[in-house]
Amino acid sequence: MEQVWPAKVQSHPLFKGLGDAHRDAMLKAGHLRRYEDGQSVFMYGDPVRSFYLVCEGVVQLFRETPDGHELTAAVCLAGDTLGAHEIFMEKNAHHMVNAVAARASHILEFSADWLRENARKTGAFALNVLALLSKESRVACVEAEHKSSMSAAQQVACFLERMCVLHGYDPHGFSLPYSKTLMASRLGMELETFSRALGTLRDYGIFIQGGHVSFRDLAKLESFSCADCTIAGSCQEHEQLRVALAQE
Amino acid sequence: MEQVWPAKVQSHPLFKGLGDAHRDAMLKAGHLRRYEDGQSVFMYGDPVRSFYLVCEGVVQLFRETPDGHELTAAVCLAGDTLGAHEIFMEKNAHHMVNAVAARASHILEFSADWLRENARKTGAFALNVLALLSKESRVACVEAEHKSSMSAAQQVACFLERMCVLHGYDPHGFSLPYSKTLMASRLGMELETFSRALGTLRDYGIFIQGGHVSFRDLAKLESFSCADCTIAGSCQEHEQLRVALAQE
DNA sequence: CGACACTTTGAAGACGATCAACGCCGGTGG
DNA sequence: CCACCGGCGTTGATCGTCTTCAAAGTGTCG
Repeated sequence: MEQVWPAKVQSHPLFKGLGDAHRDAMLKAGHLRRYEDGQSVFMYGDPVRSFYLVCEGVVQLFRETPDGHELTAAVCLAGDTLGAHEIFMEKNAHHMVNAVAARASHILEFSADWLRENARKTGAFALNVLALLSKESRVACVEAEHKSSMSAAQQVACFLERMCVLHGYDPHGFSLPYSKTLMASRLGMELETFSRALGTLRDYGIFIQGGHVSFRDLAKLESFSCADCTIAGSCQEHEQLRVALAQE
Repeated sequence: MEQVWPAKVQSHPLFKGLGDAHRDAMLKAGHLRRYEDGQSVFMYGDPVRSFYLVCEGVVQLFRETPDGHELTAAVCLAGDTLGAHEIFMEKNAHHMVNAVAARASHILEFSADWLRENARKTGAFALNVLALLSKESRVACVEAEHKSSMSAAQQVACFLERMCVLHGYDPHGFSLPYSKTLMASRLGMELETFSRALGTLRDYGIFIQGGHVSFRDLAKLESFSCADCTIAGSCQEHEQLRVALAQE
């Protein structure tokens, strides 16, 4: 049963500082599974059974209001994890969100107990999980703030910039990893608003044609997108973007 | 150095399952400190040194936009913790938020290393911290959703209901633990909007006079506040509120 | 009693949601 | 090969809600 895990998995921050042998032993407990476009990974209300690590593809996390409106809580790409919150919240929890593949995806799956037990037994792993949740939480918090303080166009700009950096895309030009409809939903705005925002951004140094994005004038762009951001002075993502744009 | 800790501390979920002796040994490392109204606990950019457990009082967490607008990220009351996110995010991190006492408060303080080391060494404690962060994260996520899908009045209603349950107030009548100005800011809306929302809520079974709140018609209230909520069917807080209102 | 912080109320404006129509493109079937 | 269709995205017009600016009301504390 020799299995070669994708680089995204081997070097995942979750396994940092554990040593290769320990990491590989842990990874042995995982099953790599393929989901087709539109296939559900789990649904709202399902009992929580597994912890998931996306190796490739796109997974949409969403909930629905009683009147059928769909709100996406997150979109997971390669390297993102699913299910940790629910697993640690309580024993025998149920999923609070639907997870559906938005294209054919490969997901590495572990049992919920695997996550819980390794966190309990291995201190270093517990700290890695805590770091992971803390980072997610920080992003969620800042984004919530953005909804109150920034215009739709500013939010889109900030989101595109972060997306570029966090997934290592080339800031001079890259393709959106999923549809604009999904991005708009992810940002909590209507598709029309999102579309208009993209138009506005042309005046501020982001060019979008079809699914292709390129950053032209980072100075102008930052002075626009970060004007009303509370962490403008200490935003790691923008720091990295500046570096990435200068280097290439 | 015999110290009697408040009940809120002794029975805090963070120490669940540890045994009284272990818990008390851990608590010995803490210092109880008093902060006056308006006194800062830490400021944005400060190095992260401590983990905080609020024993009494009110602590506002907030950030400021470059143009001076203040956005409050959270308001902590007795039983709430501060600093965990920043501590686990990375070694030698800096605070991403200002923390200021909004009234005279008592806060139990531990070193950041105390939290890190106990999480690393004691599996049960690590799981408790993970549960804590997961729950906070879930709330943050749902609230972000609410901002996109619910009206100001609905958000206020939901917030008041949860506040009542989570702090064990009497649903038939209780006093707001902090000012309306702060609540509005906490909810990411303007004071004027908040004030008008309170007026609207009178039509839906919540009466507010000065700082005094009472729930009258829970059925009507829920059909209003939960109409557009994605977790309406499985909302623990509303479940508890129903029980609390029936019992007393 | 007066000063001040906090809150309410009113009127105007900005922004995003909504409804509607159209353009674009890839696929399917005749 | 072309006509039709459906998914996706854009654009336009209108509407409702929240923000903003302004003023007045309420309460507390010296």
